[in-house]
Amino acid sequence: MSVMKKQKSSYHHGNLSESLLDAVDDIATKFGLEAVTLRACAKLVGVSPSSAFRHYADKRALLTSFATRALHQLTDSMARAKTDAQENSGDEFSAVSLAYIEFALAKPAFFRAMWREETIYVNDENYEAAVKLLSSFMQAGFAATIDDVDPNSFSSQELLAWSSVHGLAHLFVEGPVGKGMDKAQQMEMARGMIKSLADSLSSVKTS
Amino acid sequence: MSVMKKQKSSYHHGNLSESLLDAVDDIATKFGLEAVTLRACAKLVGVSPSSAFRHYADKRALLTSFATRALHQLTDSMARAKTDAQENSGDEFSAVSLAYIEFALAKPAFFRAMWREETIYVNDENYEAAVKLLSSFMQAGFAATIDDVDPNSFSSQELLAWSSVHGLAHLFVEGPVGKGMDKAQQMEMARGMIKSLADSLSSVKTS
DNA sequence: ACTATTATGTGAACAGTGATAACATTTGTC
DNA sequence: GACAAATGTTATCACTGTTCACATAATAGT
Repeated sequence: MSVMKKQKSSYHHGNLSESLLDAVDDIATKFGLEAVTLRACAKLVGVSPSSAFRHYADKRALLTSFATRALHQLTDSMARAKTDAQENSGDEFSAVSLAYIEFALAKPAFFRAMWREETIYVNDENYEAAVKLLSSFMQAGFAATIDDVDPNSFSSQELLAWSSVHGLAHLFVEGPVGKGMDKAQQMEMARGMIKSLADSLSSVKTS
Repeated sequence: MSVMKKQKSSYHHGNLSESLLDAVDDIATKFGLEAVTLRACAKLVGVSPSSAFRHYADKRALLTSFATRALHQLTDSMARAKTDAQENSGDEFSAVSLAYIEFALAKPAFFRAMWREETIYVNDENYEAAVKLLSSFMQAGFAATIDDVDPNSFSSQELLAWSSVHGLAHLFVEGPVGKGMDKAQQMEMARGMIKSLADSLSSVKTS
C-alpha cells in the first residue's frame, strides 16, 4: 500500500524520498536487509534507478534514513509500553525492555539496519538524535532525566540494563539463542532474563 | 606475512583455502568487513578471482569459515583469560567476560563477521560447533557442565550474563556507547558493568 | 501570461561485484 | 609413463552503485 506509485502526473512522483523508505521497509521485511538494493527499491516505487540520488547522496544515506526511522518506531513502541504500564500500574522497566526485544523479534531486518556502523552514517545528526532518544528510555527505570542523555554517562546499573536487553535482542536476531523456538517461547525467555535483571538491580539498589 | 603467495610452483598455490581466510582477516582488519571482496582477497593472495570457488561454494561459505575461525580465536582468548585467573586466583567470570569485550574492541570486524545471519551459513556444522563452544564459556562462572551446552537451556542468570556481556560488546562495536573514548576508558566502563553484573548475580544466588 | 529558474525524474553509460563454464596445468595413482 | 583427480585461469555473464547529460514539471518574478 504505502509503496504504491502515484499515478497523477506519471513523471514527478511527488513523495519519492518517503516512498523509497517504504520500499526499503517492504523489501527488508520480505527478503531481508541484504536484498535491499537501490534498483529493487526504485522498481518497487515505479521509478528509474537513478532518481534515488536526487533524494539521497548514496545508498548509505538511504539506509541511514531507514535506520533512523526504525529507531523512532522502536522508541514509539517503548513509549507506548511505558504508558501502558503506568496506566495498569505494571513494571515500567520490564515493559520497556520487553518492547525492545519484541521489536527485534518482530522486525529483525529493522533491528539489523539500526546497528550497522559500516553501512550507515552513524554521525548523521538525525540518526544520532534518534539513538539518543532511544537510549534515554533505557534509563527510564532509574529516574534519570529524560532530556540530555549522554551514552557515555550511563551508570553501571543503567549500562547493565541496556546491554543485557540489547544483547538478548541481538542474540535472538543474529545469534544462536532461541533458534528453534517460536515467538511466545522467546518472549518467555526474555521475561525470565528481565526478571533476573530487575531483581538483581533492585537488590543492589537497596543494599 | 601470513597472506604471502607461495613462489614455489607459481601455478598451484598449495594452501589457498587457508590463505584466503588470512586475506579476509587482513582486509577486514584494515578496511572493514564491507571491503572484503572475493576479488580483493584473490589479488592479495596472488591468485585469480575464480580460484576461490574451488575451495568455497560461494562468498557466504568463505565468510562462514572466517566467522568460525574468529569464534575460535575469541574462545581461545577467553580460555587463556580463565586459566590466568585461576592461576592468579582472580575472578574467572570477570576475566572471561572482559576477554569477550576486549576481543570485540580489538577486532571489531571479526566480531561483526561472527554474528551476521544474512551473510553466513548459520547452520554450517563447524560454525554451530564453534558457537556452542563459545557459549559454554559464558556458563563457566556457574559451574555448568562445559560439554553439551544447549543455548536454549541457559538459566535466566546465565542468559543475563551472556546477554549483558555480548550486548555491551555489540554496543561498543556498532552502537553509540563509548564512542569518543579510547580503549582503556572503554574497558574501565566494561569493568564497571561486569562488577554490577557479578554483584547482582551473587546477591541473587545467595538470597 | 510568459519566461527563467529550480526541482525532480530518465536513459545511457561506467567500473566493480559474485558467479559460471570451458580450458590449462599440476599432482597423484596404477 | 598414462590417466584421473585436483587445482588454477580466462572469458564472460547478470547485477550492483553511481554519474552525467538530458527531459520534464513546478515555481517565482516580471
